[in-house]
Amino acid sequence: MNIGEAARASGVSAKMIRHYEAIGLIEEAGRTGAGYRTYGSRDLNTLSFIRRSRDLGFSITQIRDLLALWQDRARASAEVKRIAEQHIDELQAKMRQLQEMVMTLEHLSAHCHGDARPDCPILERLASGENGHGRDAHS
Amino acid sequence: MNIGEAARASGVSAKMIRHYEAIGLIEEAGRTGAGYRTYGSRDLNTLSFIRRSRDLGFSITQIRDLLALWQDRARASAEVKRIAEQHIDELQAKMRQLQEMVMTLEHLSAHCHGDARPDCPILERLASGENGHGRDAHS
DNA sequence: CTTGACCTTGACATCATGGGAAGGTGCACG
DNA sequence: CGTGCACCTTCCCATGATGTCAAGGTCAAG
Repeated sequence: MNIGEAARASGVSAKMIRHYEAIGLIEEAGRTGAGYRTYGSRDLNTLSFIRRSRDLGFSITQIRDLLALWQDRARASAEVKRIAEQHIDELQAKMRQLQEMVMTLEHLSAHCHGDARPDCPILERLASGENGHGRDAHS
Repeated sequence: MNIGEAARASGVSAKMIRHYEAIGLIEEAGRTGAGYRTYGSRDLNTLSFIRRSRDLGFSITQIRDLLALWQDRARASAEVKRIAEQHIDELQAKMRQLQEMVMTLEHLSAHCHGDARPDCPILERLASGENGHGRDAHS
């Protein structure tokens, strides 16, 4: 099948399929006489694997490792688990950062009357750097 | 003062100060005869405002709006509050996405024995697309 | 005058993705 | 056979926020 169909079937855009090929994440696709890329069911499986990995927030680098492990029948699951757990830690760290921001903002927002008057604790906090809830927003 | 000192005082790197000037987020700085940018206390306040906004995760576009409101003495605090609340919503949406990913990954990871054996539910899930905890990772 | 710290601009990298232009291909319909 | 449309190709540029590096100018102290 052509790249467009492969894109529809896998959920990875044609643009990204070409990109993944260019950066060596996937093998070079076969070509028709006219130069069109062709994909088979194995390629589709790989593309779907990549898309699911992306949906779980894995980076290209991590996906590269996961793909290698996937294709290595003798892999140790410990390595896969290690990658996943490291990724979980990264995601949770991000969540904590966002949570800090949200808490600060919610506090500020709650104290802003939000009407036509110009005085506003949100701007005051941004201007002065004083804390709105007793902690700095970034560690 | 020169850009390096302004960077140290405001917590915004010299690189970013130039960048913010280039994209029109801040006014063009004054220059010495030799072409060095010069900054005063007003500029420092602006830079610090920007850095605090970035620390709270506001985008450049949002900061542009916040700066305009900050410099408008007749602003209505409602507008500031609106921007802040919209930003809170965005942050929370991101957190929810991350949380979905984490839950899926934790479930998969818990069922992966993580030893030298090759069978691994994490890879199986990535390969097959079957759900590991009853919900899809992406809406 | 030299040295080192600082400044200047500019180009390129990251990360994952999208947009668009310019031109070739494949197929179906008339 | 011809025309048109959908599809493919490559290449360049953009995003957002930041960093790195390079080549060169400037300033102040020794």
